[in-house]
Amino acid sequence: MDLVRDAMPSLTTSEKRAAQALVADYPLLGLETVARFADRAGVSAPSILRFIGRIGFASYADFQRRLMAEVEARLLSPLAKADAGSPSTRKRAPRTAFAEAAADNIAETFRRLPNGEFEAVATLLADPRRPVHLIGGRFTDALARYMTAHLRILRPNVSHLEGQRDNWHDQLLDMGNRDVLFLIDIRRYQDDLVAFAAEAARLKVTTIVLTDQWLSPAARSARHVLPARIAVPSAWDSSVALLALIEALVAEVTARRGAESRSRMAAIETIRRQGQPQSR
Amino acid sequence: MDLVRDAMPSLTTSEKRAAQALVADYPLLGLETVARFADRAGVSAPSILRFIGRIGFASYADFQRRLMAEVEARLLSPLAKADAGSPSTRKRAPRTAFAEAAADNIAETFRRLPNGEFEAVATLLADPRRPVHLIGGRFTDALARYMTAHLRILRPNVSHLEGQRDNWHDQLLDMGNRDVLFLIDIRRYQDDLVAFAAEAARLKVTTIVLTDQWLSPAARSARHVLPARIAVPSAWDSSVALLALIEALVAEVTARRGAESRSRMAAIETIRRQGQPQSR
DNA sequence: CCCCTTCTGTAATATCTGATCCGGCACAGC
DNA sequence: GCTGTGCCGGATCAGATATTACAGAAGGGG
Repeated sequence: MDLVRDAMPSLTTSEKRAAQALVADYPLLGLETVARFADRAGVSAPSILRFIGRIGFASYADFQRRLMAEVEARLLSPLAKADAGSPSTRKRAPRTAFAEAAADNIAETFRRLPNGEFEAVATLLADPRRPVHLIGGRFTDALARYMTAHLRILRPNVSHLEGQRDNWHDQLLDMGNRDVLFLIDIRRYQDDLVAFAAEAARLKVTTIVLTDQWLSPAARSARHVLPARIAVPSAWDSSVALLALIEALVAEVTARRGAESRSRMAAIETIRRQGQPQSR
Repeated sequence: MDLVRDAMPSLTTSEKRAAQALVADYPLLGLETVARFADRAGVSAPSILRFIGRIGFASYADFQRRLMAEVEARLLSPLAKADAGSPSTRKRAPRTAFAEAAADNIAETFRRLPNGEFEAVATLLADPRRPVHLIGGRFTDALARYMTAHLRILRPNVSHLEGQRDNWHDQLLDMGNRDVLFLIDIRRYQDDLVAFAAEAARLKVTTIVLTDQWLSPAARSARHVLPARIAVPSAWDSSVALLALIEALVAEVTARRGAESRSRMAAIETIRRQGQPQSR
C-alpha cells in the first residue's frame, strides 16, 4: 500500500491509472486476475505487469502473495487499522496484549469449530466400551496428561501413552478398530507423532487430532480434526485454546455420562480418602 | 462459512477434510489455487472440486467470487467479526457459553493482577542462579509439567517434583533461601501441597503460589501469589487462565533472557537433532 | 467372505493466465 | 516538418490451472 503511494510520482500515465484503480479498491482488485485488473483500470494487461514490476515485485504471483499476507493480517486483528493512526495506544503492556490474544484465540477457535465434529468427538470419548489412548507432543503432552486425569475419573479404559517411542508402538499392537486415539500435535509438528498417527490409521484406530489452524500432517490420518488458534505475541505458541477445547470436551462428556460418572466419581473419592490418610 | 459448517455432516471423508482445512484457515485458503488447497488439506484436487460442487457452487471460480465478496465485506466493516445475526440464531450452544467464560476468565485474571507481582515473579524465574522447583496438584500438575518443559529450555536449574509425597520432602532437604518453589493449587486444595508450602517456608524457600481467586491456604506461606479465575459453566473448574498466566510468564522470561536463552535454545536444538535421528 | 456401491486419486484434456515481443503511437526537441 | 525516444496495447507463447473421465480402493451389507 505505502509501496504504491511512494512510487506514484515516478509512474507513467497508464501505470498511474493502474495504481489509482488499485488504491481505490484495495486490496481486492489485486487479487483478481491480471486481465480483470487491467479491464477495471482501463489499461492493458502488460501495463499492469509493468506497474507491478516497477513497484518492486518479481512477478504478479509475488505481488499477490504479499497482498494475501496483508489481508490475513487485517482479518485477524480488525483493530490493526488503528495502529497507524493512533500512536497513543502504543504503551499497552505486552502482557495485556498477550491476554487479549489468548482470549481471542479461544473465541475464534470455538467459532470455527466444524459443525458436529465437537459432538462426534464427545460421543467417542463418552463411550466407555471404546478404549481411549492419549498422547501429545513435546510441550502438548502435558495437556494430554491433564485430559487423561479428568477422563480417568469419568470412565474406564483411558490410557496415556508415556515414555519412549518404542513403547508407543508396542501399545499400538493391541489396538484395533474399537480403540480411539486422541493425539495433540501443533506447529513444528513432530515426525514421530505423524508417523504414529499414520500407523494407527493403518490399524483402523479411530483417530482424533487436536492441532493448530494450519493442521498437523497427522490430520491426514485422522477421522476427526479439531483445529485451534495458537498464535500470540510471544516467542512461543500458546496452548490456551487447546486447553479450552479439552475442558469443553471434558465438560460435555461429564454432562453426557451424568449419573454414571457421578457415582464413579464418588467411588473414586472414597478410595482416595481411604488410601491417603490426612497428612501430618 | 455457515454454508460449509452446515453441510459438514453430509460430506464424505475427504470432502470433510477439505472443509476442515478451509474452516481452519478461512477464508484465505479458498483464494489459493485448487492445487495448493488440495495439498494443504491433504487430499487430491478433484476432491476439492467435488466439495465445492456439493456445497452449491457451479465452479471453483464461482466459489472464489463468493469468498472475495465476503472478504470485502469484512474488510469494510471491522465489526463484522461478531458474526451477523444469522436468521438461524439458534439457542447458543453451551460450548459457546464455555468459551466466553474461559475468555472472560483470562481477561479478568490479567486485569486483577496485583501490580508488580507479575514482574517480580518473572525476575525470579529469569535468574539462572536461583534453582526453580515446580509442582502442582492432582490436575494442575500437568500445567507444572508444561511450564517446566519451557523453562528448562530457557535456563538451567529447573526441576519438576515428581512421584510420591515422600519424594518431595526428600528434595526439600536440599533447598534453601536461594531456591524458588513454584506451586500450583486450586479449589479443593490439597492438604499435602499446603503442608509442603509451609515446610518450604520454614526453610526460607522463596515460594510462588499460582492459585484461584479464593486463594489456596498455601498462599499464606508464599512470597508471591498469583490468583486466577477458574469458574466456568461446567462440573469442573477451568485451568485456562492459569495456563495463560504461565505462558505470559514464560514469554516474559524469554524476553528478558533474550540472547542467552536464544543461544541455549539453539544448543538444545542441536543436541536433540543429534540424539534423535529422523524417524523411518 | 464376497459382492456391490460409493468414494478417491491418477492421468489426460481443454481452458485460462501471466508474461513477452513487437509494431504503432504520441510527444518533444531540433 | 522531421526524427528519435519512450510508452502503450494487441498478438502470441509457454506454463499453469480447473475440469473431466476412468479405474482402482475402500467400505458396508448380505
